[in-house]
Amino acid sequence: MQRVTIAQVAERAGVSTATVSRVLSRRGKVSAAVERKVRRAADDLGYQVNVIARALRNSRTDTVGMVVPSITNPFFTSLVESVEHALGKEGKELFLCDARSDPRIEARRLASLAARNVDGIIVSPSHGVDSRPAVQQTADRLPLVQLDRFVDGTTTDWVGVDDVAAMRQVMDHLHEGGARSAAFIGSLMTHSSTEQRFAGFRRRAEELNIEVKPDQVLLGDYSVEWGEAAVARLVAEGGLPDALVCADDLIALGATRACRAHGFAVPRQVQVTGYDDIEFSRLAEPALTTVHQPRDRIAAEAVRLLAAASLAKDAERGPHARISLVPTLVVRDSTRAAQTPPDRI
Amino acid sequence: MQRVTIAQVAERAGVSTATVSRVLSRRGKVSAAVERKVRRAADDLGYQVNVIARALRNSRTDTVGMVVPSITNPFFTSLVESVEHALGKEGKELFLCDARSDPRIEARRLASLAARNVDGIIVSPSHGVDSRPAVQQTADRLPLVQLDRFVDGTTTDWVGVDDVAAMRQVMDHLHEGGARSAAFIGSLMTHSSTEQRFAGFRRRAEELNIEVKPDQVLLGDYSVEWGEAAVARLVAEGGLPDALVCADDLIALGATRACRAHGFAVPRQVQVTGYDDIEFSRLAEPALTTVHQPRDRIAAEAVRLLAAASLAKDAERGPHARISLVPTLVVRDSTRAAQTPPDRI
DNA sequence: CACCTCAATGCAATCGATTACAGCTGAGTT
DNA sequence: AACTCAGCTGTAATCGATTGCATTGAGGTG
Repeated sequence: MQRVTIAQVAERAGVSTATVSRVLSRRGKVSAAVERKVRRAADDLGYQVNVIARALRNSRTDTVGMVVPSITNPFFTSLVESVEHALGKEGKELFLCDARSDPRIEARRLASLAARNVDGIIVSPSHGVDSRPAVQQTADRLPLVQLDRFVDGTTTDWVGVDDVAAMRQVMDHLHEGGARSAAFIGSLMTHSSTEQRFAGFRRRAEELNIEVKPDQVLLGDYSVEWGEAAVARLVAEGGLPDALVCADDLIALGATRACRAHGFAVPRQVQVTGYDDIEFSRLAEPALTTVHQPRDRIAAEAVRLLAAASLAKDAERGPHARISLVPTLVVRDSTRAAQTPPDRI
Repeated sequence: MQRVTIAQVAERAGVSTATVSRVLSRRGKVSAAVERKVRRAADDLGYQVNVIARALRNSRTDTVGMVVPSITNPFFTSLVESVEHALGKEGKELFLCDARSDPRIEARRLASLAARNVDGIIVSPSHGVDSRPAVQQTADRLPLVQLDRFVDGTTTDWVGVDDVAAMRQVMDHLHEGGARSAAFIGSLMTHSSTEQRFAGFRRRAEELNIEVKPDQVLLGDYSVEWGEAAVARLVAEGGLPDALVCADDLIALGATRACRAHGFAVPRQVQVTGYDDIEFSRLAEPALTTVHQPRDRIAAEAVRLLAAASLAKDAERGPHARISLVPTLVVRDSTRAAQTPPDRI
């Protein structure tokens, strides 16, 4: 269906295809008169470059691939939006793939993107270990940046937030609100995000003397359902601690809901925190206290790294960057505001 | 970076590129011995087809483009997921674009997809009128299916739900719950979805003798913020009717929240309904009564239509299909269950 | 006027896979 | 033994845009 080719434009303008190409891609010198003729002809015919042909010749597609674990997770969705926006400024397009949280599908997507000659890939890996072969292989062939999560033992650029610092803020806040015991509800430790967040949680809990019972660290997946199930389990096994620290907002929303369903008032009896600051965390009842990720900034950095990597080419694959941004705590109604300062020793 | 070419495989296997191509694409006869040699060589070298080169030659990319008005709207997100799944079964990939609700961006996306030789396009147009030129032009060049929304005056395939029938169910349900007056909160009438839903709303309201004050039809956009703003306006201008019928779930969630903020109990004092059945409608407090769209089915039909259109080619661009599926009402807590049957004349 | 310079333009190769057509081989036929 | 034919395999053209190199011609110089 792609009808008009450069040859037809050339014929109509009475010049060679080379000249047309030079005019249209603004490379090389062309006299003003000829340029006008060519543009005229191109407009008349409604010419549009064939991106495929150009890509074959240039081995550049001005397209970046992105693979996320789940396109239905609002956090990734808004990350995608930010990335697309950042790319738009550079005149690049985004090719988005959903890995459905399955490293095998993810591997297929990555291979497919590579085969399509995308200029670079942004991936938030589905699994901290099983995603390794595909991610590493892909990174060996073209510029790749990991976003948010990362795969253990890979050497690629990475952009994300400082989970440990974030959890420190969360724990301090809960502590000020009077929490003296807490549970952690996350996905599996094979997700770097849960792993890091848990590490930060545990460390600060110890420092603040907040009790964390071994069986109150519950690991499932990033979903509302798991948040609900986890709370049900806690309730069944002896009740809730002062605070539920969740590894993402979906879990926290489910947890909050389950708390109320089981008759626990949030935040009066249990405080709940999330992570990501998705739009719905604001709308929940009570509105969720959570950690806001600077998505636009993350996206911008990722795009910048990709661009840099594309330029450097194979030449000097310099050391890879690990950019970690500092997230901010967003306090809402699911936690208690600092009351009379809790007694400290 | 795409290193291994068919020529290298050919050399290694001691055959011509033609033979390699025949083996790898399973076309044409090749002796078993040669086939083995070729496969061996291909594996050894880690050969992978260059999709770009193939696309240039075949003018088929096994890729379908999809354009949605907003990737952060959970309804579209899950629609995308369904489409990707349906395409996966046919060995096709999805190229997703976000139009940011702007017909101009949408036009660029469509052009870009066409230039990339996608095999077909699935689009949920951003605007019922302004999207026309781009959509129609694109549809003239390649198979195109409109999803959910459609552009006035275009002749392309379309798949969606029967909004009028859905609103009929909604209104009947509200009426049984005792509603005798209602407001409608939608996006602009330039979105076919709002237009259709409003038409269904108005018609059934008349039939059931439900009062709809002229200034209680509020039009904004599909967002939580608008839902909140609309309710604020209603409250300021004289109070709420018995029911708030919203054109989508985002609006309804915002509306619900605003009702409570203004001290109106849902559903006791005001009933609220949404449309789409996004995941969060279940989680809201109270859980939202809404219209469930059969997303998988919609996606499957769209993919089927595209495939059919690709086959038919220019030859017999037969009449276009308009497939409308019947959605189902999902009753939750934001509306009252039918009580003592309301008095009927 | 012969010759040189340099900008503008054209020619043709190139990217990698596919495929129409031609050529080859060997088994089967007469 | 000559011939036919089917089945493989190779040669080369093709998809459309880009670009190194060659060519052209205008303008300048001695």
